[in-house]
Amino acid sequence: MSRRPAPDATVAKAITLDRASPVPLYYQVAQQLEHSIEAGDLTPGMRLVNEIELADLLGLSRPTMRKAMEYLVDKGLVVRQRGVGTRVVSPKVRRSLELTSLFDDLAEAGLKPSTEVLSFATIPATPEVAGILMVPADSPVISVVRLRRALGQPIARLTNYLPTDRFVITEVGLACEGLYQLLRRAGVQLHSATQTIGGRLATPDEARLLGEPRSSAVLTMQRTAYDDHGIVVEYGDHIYAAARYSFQMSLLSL
Amino acid sequence: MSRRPAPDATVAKAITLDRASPVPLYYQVAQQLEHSIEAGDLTPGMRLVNEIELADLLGLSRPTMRKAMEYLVDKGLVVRQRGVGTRVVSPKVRRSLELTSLFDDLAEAGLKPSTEVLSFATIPATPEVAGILMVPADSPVISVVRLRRALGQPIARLTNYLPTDRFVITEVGLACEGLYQLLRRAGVQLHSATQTIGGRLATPDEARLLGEPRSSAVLTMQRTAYDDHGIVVEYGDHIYAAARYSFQMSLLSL
DNA sequence: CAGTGGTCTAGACCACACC
DNA sequence: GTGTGGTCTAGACCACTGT
Repeated sequence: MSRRPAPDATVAKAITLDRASPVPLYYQVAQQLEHSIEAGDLTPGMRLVNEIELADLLGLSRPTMRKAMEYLVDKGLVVRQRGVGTRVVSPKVRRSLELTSLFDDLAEAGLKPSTEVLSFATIPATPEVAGILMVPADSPVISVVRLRRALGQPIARLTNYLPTDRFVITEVGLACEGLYQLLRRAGVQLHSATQTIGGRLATPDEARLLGEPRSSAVLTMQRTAYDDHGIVVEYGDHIYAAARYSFQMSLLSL
Repeated sequence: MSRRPAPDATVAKAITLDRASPVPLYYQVAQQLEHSIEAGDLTPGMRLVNEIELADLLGLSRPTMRKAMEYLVDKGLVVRQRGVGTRVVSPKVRRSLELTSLFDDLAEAGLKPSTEVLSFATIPATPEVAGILMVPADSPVISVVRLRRALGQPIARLTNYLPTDRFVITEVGLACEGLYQLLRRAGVQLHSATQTIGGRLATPDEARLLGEPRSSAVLTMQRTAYDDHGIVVEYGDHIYAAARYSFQMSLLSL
């Protein structure tokens, strides 16, 4: 007889390990636990088996099991408390966390977005752009303006500036793929980005382009992306029709 | 003679360890490395001593040293590549990453913000608020409306709803402390939040309150915060004068 | 008190990048 | 090859929680 309530989940399904696989053991475990949680096999508030026993059951060492658990904690799927145990967070929280990934990408929403390249040119950098991209003033930079639509309606005008000497970007590539996919394919190791989200009244031109009334609000977003070497890879200056677009994101460990 | 270029940094300063301290060793190391990086003792692109040698120098085991390194990677301060080494990212990137923490908080910008509580009441939950807070309709909830100023000028109207049965919030507390500080002090374990940032034209009332022209744009932000148990702790519905406020944030590992 | 997660050690083998 | 980080093991002790 255990004096303390047994964990609510003996083990999620049965976790299978492939020691021949190149994918790390801790990751195999983490993924399968994650799927069990997403699938609802592990219900909210459930206490998981403690990590030592779990490691034992799976024939793993404790540090490996711990690393799997840490992965779940970092993803916000479980909460751990010393002396208490590991609990699954509520599905409501989990669903909200999934939003994080899309950010300014509505592809997932089933809105079948399309992107039209309005202009694509190599131009001399303005002082402002040169400063941000960290290139000499008037040196050539790629300038791309795209119009993004969802369900046929325009929702955003995306203006991007990229240095010319780091990789090759083609107009046709941009038409069918996202800019970031394209950069990754070109061998760029994206590291981080900073962005500023603001708002203002639309100019007449902008209102016309976005199909909005003359007096309407737009969201603005400026983003600078860096690669692993700290080099600026891309600068974007975008506007969104505020009436039909908003930014969603989630924050962890407040 | 080493055939390969020696790391550029022998060791940052000298790292001191206090094994009697309750603060974990890996954290002591990580913090001191972080400070050395911030201080510029470790310049961008510098290669750090490899983790094994570093562990040896400090009298630590390799896993402990690794954990310190992982902390720096998670913070975006260094980049590691198998077979290559650990490099410090450029200060430009680092500075941009520091912005993350403040988010909607301008206290740091030296704008000496002030907050005025416009109303503070316990009211029956509207259907919408009840749904978000996950409480029965018409059950009592705390409603707070605050006006936030920077340099005397109003920049935001913050409207918050909180359940009444979880903790005690007082009007005086809100006047001098932030809401989240107050919640933490009340023993709430904040876990995560989701937020939506949008924009629209200001209503006449809003324009007047924010000291903006009749036709002006506001940023809107709705945020729902959850605690460790998945319970909704707070729902906020805010507006910001777009002319004088914007949201800054940074993204890691794109 | 027993059970939990948090930290730490001292080894080992492997995959990968560069020379 | 040689050196790097990435993974894994099998132990150990401690701090905290709830009974």
